[in-house]
Amino acid sequence: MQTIEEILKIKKVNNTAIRTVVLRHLLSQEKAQSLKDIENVLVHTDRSSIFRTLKTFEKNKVIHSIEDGSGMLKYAVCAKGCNCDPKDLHYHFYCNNCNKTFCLFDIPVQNIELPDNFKIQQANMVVKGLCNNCNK
Amino acid sequence: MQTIEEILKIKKVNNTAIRTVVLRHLLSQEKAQSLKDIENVLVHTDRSSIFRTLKTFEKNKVIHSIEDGSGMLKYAVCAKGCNCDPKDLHYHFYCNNCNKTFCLFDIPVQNIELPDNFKIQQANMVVKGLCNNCNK
DNA sequence: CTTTTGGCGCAACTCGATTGCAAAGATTAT
DNA sequence: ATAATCTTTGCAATCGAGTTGCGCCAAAAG
Repeated sequence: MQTIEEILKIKKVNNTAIRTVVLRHLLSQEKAQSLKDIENVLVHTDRSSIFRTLKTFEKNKVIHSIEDGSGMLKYAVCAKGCNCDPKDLHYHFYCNNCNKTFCLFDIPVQNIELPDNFKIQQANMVVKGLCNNCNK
Repeated sequence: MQTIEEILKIKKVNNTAIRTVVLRHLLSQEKAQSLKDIENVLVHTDRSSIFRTLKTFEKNKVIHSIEDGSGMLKYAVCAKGCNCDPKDLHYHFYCNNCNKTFCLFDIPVQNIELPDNFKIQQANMVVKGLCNNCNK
C-alpha cells in the first residue's frame, strides 16, 4: 500500500492539508464518494476547496469520476497503475436502495465492437440494482 | 412501424396534442434528445409541459432516459417490445465532439457476473469517443 | 526582504431539473 | 345538458449540483 504522500508525489500533485485529508477519506471508503459526502465529513472545509481538490486529483489521475445516475458525480481513487484509459475500464454498481456506488474492479469489461469509424475514448458503465446489504 | 396513436394506446398513455408531437419528434431523430433539444423544436410549448410529458413517457416505458455525462438527461424511444429490463439493455455512444448520443441497439451487452447477492435491475452503459462523423 | 505563485474561503452565479398553483380541457356521473 | 371530477397545461418560482470571481494568506523563488 502506498502512502498518501507517495501517491501525490507520483501523480505530481502538491501536498496540502486539505488534499491529504480528502485523499485519506477517499481511500478509507469502499464506495465512491460525492462532493456532498466529503463535505459532510470535512465540515470545516469549504465546498469549493474540496471541489477544486477533486478536480485537481482528477486531472492528475489520482481519482476518477463516475456518473451513476444519482445526479451527483461520484469519485473513487484510481487503482495503482490506472491511467483512466479504456483498458482501465471497470463496471460500477449503483445501489437503488442505499444509493452507494461501488467499483467492480474484478469484473472484466468486454471488448466492444463499435460501428465503423467510431472511436472509443472513455466509457462509463453503471449497473444498477440492489447491493448485497440491501438485497434481503 | 407502429403509428404514434398505437404506441400510446399500447403503453396506456392518453393521447394529447403535445404528447403526439413530442413522440413524433423523438421518433424522427436517430439520436437521443435532451429536454432542451425538444424545447428548441417546440418553441411554443412550455418547458414544464414537455418535461412532464417525458416523465409520463418514461414511467410508461414509451421512452428511456440516458445519462451520457453531458449533464443533460437524454431520451430515446424504446424499441418495440422493450420493457426497460436488463435484457433490453443496450450501449449508448456519446460523441465527445458533436455531443450527440446514439443507441447502439446492434451490439449485445455481455452478461455481467455480479458479486454474490448483488442484483441487477437496470444499467446505464455509455461509451464515449468520436462518432463516425467526427472521427476524421 | 520583496516578488511571485499556488491554495483557500466566501459569496455569488449558472443551468438543468422539478414543483406549486391556477386555468383550461376532457371525462364521467347525475 | 349540466354539474362534478380528473387530467393536462402554462407560468413562475424553487432546488440543488456544479462552478467561478475575487481577495487573502502562506510558501517558494528571486
